[in-house]
Amino acid sequence: MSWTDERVELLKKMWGEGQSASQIAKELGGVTRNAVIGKVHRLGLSNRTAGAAPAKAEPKEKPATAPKAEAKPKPAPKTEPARPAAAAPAAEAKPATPPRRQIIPAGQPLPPQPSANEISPEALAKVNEVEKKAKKLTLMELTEKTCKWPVGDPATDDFWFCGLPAEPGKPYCEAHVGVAFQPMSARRDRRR
DNA sequence: CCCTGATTCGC
DNA sequence: GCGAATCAGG
Repeated sequence: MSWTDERVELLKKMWGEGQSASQIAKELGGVTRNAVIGKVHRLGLSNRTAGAAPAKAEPKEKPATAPKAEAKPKPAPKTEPARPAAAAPAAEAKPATPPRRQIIPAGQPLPPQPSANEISPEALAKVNEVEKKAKKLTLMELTEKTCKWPVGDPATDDFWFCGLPAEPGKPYCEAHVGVAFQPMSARRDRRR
């Protein structure tokens, strides 16, 4: 396989979306994550703007010659489309007051979802942060290595699974592990 | 051990 | 330019 325009384009897109090199490699096919990383470097887009460690904004001076009209500063933090297959139907974001909510469908085998109590506030905040970056996978897209934390109401169409890289050996990503597995000591402390 | 990106260097 | 091997970190 070689780096055709389309493949490079997809690479740029996914990298910009914060996808990991291995994920990109898997998507592209025929390349390893090393190849992806190598290409990323050669393209000169090694650091993506993750929501951390901005440190210094490097003003890239263009060599005063022909300034190619290129407008691509930052992909605005819009809700990523990215997954054509999974979630799309119920277009609009959040219905102010969904018809009926708060009702528990029928399934009891749903994971914890500790309703905003007993959990350390910081862990909660972390989860809220993370859920913005969630990959919003469908049930079938989950693997042993993706976070299986459910988000939203299963009775609604805006229901998905976190899908971020799960902690090895655990069913959830780091953030969700934080709220899923509480040290009993911490619980007791808070309860007391 | 699982994963991540970064770098090196022979091809 | 390419990417496997390696390195460094979580």
